[in-house]
Amino acid sequence: MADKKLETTVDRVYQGVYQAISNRSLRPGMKLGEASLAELFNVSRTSVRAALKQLEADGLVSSEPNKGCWVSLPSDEEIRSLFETRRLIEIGIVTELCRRRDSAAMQDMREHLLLEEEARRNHDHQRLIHLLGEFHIKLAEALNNPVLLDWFRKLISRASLYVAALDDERHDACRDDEHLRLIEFIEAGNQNAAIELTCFHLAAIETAIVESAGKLKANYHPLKHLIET
Amino acid sequence: MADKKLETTVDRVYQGVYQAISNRSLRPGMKLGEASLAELFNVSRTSVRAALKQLEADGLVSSEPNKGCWVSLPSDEEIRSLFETRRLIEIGIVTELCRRRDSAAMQDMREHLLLEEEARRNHDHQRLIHLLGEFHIKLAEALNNPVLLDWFRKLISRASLYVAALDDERHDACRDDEHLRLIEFIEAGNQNAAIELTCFHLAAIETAIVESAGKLKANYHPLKHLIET
DNA sequence: CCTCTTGTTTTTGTATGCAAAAATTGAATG
DNA sequence: CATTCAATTTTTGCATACAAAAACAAGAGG
Repeated sequence: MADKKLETTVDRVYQGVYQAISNRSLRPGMKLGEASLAELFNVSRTSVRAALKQLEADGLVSSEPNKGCWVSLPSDEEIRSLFETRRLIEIGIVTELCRRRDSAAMQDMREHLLLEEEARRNHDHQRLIHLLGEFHIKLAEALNNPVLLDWFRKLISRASLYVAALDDERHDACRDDEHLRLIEFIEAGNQNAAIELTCFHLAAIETAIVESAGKLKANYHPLKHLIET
Repeated sequence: MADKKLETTVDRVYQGVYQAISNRSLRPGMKLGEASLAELFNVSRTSVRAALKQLEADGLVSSEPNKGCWVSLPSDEEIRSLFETRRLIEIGIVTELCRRRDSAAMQDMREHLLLEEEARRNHDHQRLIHLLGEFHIKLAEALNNPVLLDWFRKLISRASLYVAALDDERHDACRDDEHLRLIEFIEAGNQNAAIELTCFHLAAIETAIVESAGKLKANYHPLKHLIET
């Protein structure tokens, strides 16, 4: 996704809804009425529609013709697929990184780990969550592959959406030292260990999500002043 | 992507432009003026915009704010990224298939190979091309993973777009027996051989594309009666 | 001959309006 | 009390209209 310097209206709506979904102001299953959103953002329905279509392409929003849009409410099957895909991709990423032994990139990763530690020390839970997710994206960035990175971000967004649907304090899926250990494995070129750890890591997250996925199922709410603009 | 039974207007435009790009009626670099397309399809610019946005999400179309859209003209870097990504994914797919040893799925693949043979015997070049591409998608289908499949299709579309930009008779990248050999490797669970063959296979395609990529570079045409509706 | 300016034309971005489809309400009936 | 059906309201799909930005073209000045 190239940077569009000019902040266009539909981008504002897109970002706003995107944030609202991340913030869990908008939860899976909620209806996204065009008129309501248009009023919320003080824009026309046209722009809202464009933004929603983009969100749908990202998989964060589902739609049906003549019915409208909702925040995606993933089926168990979708969650499974998504994490299987993540596993497949991340194994590929880690394998390639092991092959390359790009020490500069790994140095970057270590700096990221410092940030994680800092957040953990300061008990900045919000920031820690964000950084833990960011770690996986930075791993993808290290490949220097815009095509893969672009799509991987979307994949992570969807996974985050599902995580965000969980009960409040279930985000502890990333255990303290796993990220560090992964980096060490990669630096050592220990491909098998890196892959195994990756699988374990993702399986833990998936399990947490699937467990609490049943809890929400189709609770549609009217959408009120949930979005801070 | 769930089937939308109801054929909506923007979908018609989307499909039309999509086809036109596959048909090579629309070539990389061509401008996609909203007004022209609207006239071509006898729809409003609104619908055209929506369709274009969707195509942009697929990576087939690029846009810049206040400038408009054109058929994606990939840089060498993008082509490289795309095929590196394809390699990463297809290795993952093949690895997983080797692990599963799903003989039913492999039987399906063999039936597909028969179709390829038939087309080759009949010298139905057009159909052969199509089937050769379809092979890779069927491989992904065998995983039973809608999330991955959905994205993989888009990836293949982009690769096809680049291939389609080539000179007419350069599509011979898929050598005769490689698909068969791959299936045999998978059935035998010979993971290493399958991976190696996959890499070789993709590298051949990529090389062909990169070689002739320089030839087109930024030849903008006016868009005339290129799309049959 | 090239470059810069400026006025015109074209094209995009967004809002509004209208028709068609879906959801909702409420009364009538079993 | 539940159910069905019709009238009403709401919501979506699409086209049109207008404002703003960019592309273009012609002429002035170097």
